[in-house]
Amino acid sequence: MLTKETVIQVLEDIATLLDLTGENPFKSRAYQNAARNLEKIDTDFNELVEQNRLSEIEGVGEAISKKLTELIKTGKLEYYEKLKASVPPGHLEMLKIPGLGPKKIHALYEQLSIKGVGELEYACLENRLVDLKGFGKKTQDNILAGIAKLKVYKERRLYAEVAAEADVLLNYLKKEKNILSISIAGSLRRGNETIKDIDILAATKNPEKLAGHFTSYKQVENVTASGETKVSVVLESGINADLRIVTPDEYPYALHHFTGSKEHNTAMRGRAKEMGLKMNEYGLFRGEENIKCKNEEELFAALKLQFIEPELRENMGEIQAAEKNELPKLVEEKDVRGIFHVHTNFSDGGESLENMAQAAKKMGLAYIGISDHSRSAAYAGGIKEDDIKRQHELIDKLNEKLKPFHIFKGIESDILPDGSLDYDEKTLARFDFVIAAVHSNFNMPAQEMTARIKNALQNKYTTMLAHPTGRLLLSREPYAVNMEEIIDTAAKFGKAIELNANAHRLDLDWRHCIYAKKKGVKIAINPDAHQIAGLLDIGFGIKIARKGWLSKEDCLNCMELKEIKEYLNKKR
DNA sequence: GCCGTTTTCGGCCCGACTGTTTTCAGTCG
Repeated sequence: MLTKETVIQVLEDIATLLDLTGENPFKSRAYQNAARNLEKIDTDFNELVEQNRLSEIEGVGEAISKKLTELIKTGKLEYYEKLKASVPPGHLEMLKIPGLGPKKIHALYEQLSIKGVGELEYACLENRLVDLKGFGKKTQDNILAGIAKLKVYKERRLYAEVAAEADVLLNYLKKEKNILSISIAGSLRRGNETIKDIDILAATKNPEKLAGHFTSYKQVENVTASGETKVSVVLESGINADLRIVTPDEYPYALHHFTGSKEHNTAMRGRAKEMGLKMNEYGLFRGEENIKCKNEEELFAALKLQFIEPELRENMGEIQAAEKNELPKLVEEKDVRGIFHVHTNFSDGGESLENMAQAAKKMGLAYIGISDHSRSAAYAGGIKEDDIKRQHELIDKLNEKLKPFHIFKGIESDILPDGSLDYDEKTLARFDFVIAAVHSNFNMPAQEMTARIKNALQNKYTTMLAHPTGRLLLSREPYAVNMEEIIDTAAKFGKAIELNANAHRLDLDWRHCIYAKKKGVKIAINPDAHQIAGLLDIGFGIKIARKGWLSKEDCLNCMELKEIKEYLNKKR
């Protein structure tokens, strides 16, 4: 039996493919709609299939119901296969170029037979888009710039994606019996937001055996290097994975070395040198003598430093702080008491309010802050004023039922182009908290955008600013904004800033977290969850918060329930 | 392709921006 997730994916794929074939756009939307509603249903999916009741789902009519049945019963869908065959595979990739949509891709195909990104780039360089109807010089330039970006993006992946794959690989490697120590290293261990490849370090009594065990991992597509100390492979997903093999004695030094960053290592070696020592991946040497360290803690201690957590190793002042014993105690997942910025099926969430609350409670949290989209966000099913009343009544009821767990009433209000919020004061006053966020007019000049956001921060009803730069990692650049000025303004008016924990955003950037902390701005680590699984994204947010030097005292949602209630009340 | 009803086909979310046009189509969130 196929999972619901797979089925939803097929529906979404069909929608995309229909767009690319130039079909009636409403047909494509019907498939999207069906996928979204399938996501939302509370009833058991398998039961519906078995009892032939699929068309009870909103948006699933005769045709889609029939297709779903075929897909589920046979594991295949002829319509889908045919559709896939009718669209050049390169067109899917072309969709990732900003400013290029299904219509333009179709036009390029019809007029220039362009089937993929490579051909498109060539056509641009030959100036062939300039005279094409509906295109022009600007469009051509934008497409070229988009392709350049795409190439950079392709080499890197989201932390979440790589971390999951690395975890499975690590667990597999651990089964080899001669291993004495093993760890993820590199940017993955440092918790960077995007990752190029998986670095693993191991100490073993039998390097050959371990290397063999690694290369026979079932996900290995090909082996690109195979030496005594380093084995490199490409996994089926396209990710490179390097295994470094060292002796047990070398392990602590090698772990530090291969964790990096390069900048941190350079600074550390400089420090060692100042102390008359030499440091490399094999040891820490005074003359010929290796200073024996059993682990990284001892290695830092030998250099008269506090232990520096991997996340901090970016040469952003961590060595100076460690020297003075002034490193912060970094926030941990267990410090989280509650979660803000959660969507429900009142707007574009896939789950009922009660289910989201129950899930948060089950995670051991003390509170959750519900914030659906405001009315201007029509694309996301922004909540109308009548629904606010209905939602608040529901929350009151659930608060009785679930106590002492508490649900806060919130809203994710669009920041309109002039910086005002989406409702009048009377409406805004009805919420426990207000998340202000930019969702439109991204292309303002930096000065205007900064003024717009500062304006929203000055609104007395604003509690926090969500995803402050609007970036989508590896797909959309941040909008132009002066983040220092924004943080200064937040500090001045006592507003919090979100660290959006969604793996695609991780926004506020950790580099700015450091500045925000310095300014005393509270950071809310928010999952921006649209379904229950999304609540777990909080873990990615914590990783980045740690990279941004944050302690639990810096994080809004590490406050106890009583404390956060007082905080939100005081702000009114 | 779905839905609702005006029971047989028309409407489906919408506003803004960009780069094309010279009034609009395509893209985006």
